[in-house]
Amino acid sequence: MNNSHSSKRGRGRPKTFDRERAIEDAMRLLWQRGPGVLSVNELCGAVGIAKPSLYREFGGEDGLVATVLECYLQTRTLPLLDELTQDLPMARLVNGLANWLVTPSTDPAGCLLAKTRSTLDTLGPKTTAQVEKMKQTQRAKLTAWMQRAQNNGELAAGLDPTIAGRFVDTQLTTLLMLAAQGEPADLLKAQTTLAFSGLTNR
Amino acid sequence: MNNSHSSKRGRGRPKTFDRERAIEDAMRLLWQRGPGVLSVNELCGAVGIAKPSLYREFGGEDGLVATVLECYLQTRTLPLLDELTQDLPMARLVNGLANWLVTPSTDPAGCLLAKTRSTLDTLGPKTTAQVEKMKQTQRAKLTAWMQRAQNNGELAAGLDPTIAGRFVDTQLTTLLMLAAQGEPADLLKAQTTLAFSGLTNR
DNA sequence: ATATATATGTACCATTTGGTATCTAATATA
DNA sequence: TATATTAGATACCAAATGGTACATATATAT
Repeated sequence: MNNSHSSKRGRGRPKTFDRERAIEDAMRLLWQRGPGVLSVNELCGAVGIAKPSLYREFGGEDGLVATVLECYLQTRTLPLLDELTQDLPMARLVNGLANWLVTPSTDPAGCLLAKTRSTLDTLGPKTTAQVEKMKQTQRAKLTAWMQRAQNNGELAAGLDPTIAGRFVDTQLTTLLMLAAQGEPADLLKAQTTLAFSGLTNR
Repeated sequence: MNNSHSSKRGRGRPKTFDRERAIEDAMRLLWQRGPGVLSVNELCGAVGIAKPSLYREFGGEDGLVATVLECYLQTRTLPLLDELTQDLPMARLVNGLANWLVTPSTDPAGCLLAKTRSTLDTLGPKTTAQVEKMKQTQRAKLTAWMQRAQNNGELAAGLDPTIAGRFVDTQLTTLLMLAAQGEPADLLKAQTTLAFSGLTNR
């Protein structure tokens, strides 16, 4: 509850465990390898924490993955969605997305949420709930975006914004997976353009 | 090499192991659960074969999965691709695909190839090679289809058939995954239409 | 009948898995 | 100084993993 910096120190041995640091490190590892593939043992070894620390802090693998996903949502998904769903001409945004997809980053490639979903059945209830929450959040944002696009007359005629939002959701995930597979930049850009070309009037 | 039906019986104890049957059963299981998630132990128990039989017949998990994938390619992927890539108006074919996607089947939902790819790193070299081969086969067929579509003037102007083929490949995979997740039929149809709408002239 | 050859399946192997009991180190309070 | 309290980490657990040795079953050949 209290770290070295917050409130006056309690009674026992002071904590050296850096929670934020552990979450960040675990996120990068899980992002690369995927939860359900990377074992708790391996993860603890790589992050440099003792297994009991993990269980004390996060309650187990399930709790850790759920915590990591929340961190991922806040620091990666939401910023990306906010960037993408501004009220600018859609062509501009799609182009921005395409460029973002091919821009090198210090982050691992691909989508942690997608990787988690692919092995969800081997993970715990907290993770499942967190995934569900993230799915809803993402869809809500994208649907709202499409709703505004419709109001601006940008959406193709007769297209339900809910359907369009769901479509963008899956396309986004697919594009992130393609990027993770190391597809060349020009192909990635072409796929992005093509994926969104059905949404707008031409 | 010789089963009960072929050539005169050899010397030792006659074989009761039904290879075709085992492959079919294993395919259904792997198709549902995904290779890399379903363990060898569990698989053998469910198929009703002894573990040493699996190792004798297929050389191990890797060999079995590769064999199963080949069976999947021949009996599911290729027929579907041949159905889809006929030289009919694309709108008709896309419509046919949408209907096929929502038609109940005795087969498990989703794409075995896609499930395999999602955990490829935990599988062996034979499986990896087989996946690569299937990927190439699929892309070649779809690219050729797009090539013919271009010749027929069906492809949107200025669209490279190779790019289009790759796009259809990923869209197909995505749609199969959506179907596997149990998305409702109308949403699935809408996604299909939307996914292919960027390819054709309107 | 006996020997040879092949197929099967039990029972085992070392290793790894997620998860803990418990012992020790380090602090605050009394 | 003594005690309570908390954190850390070694060393362990049962269960499951992929993989095999080997005894046994069932056939043909002599």
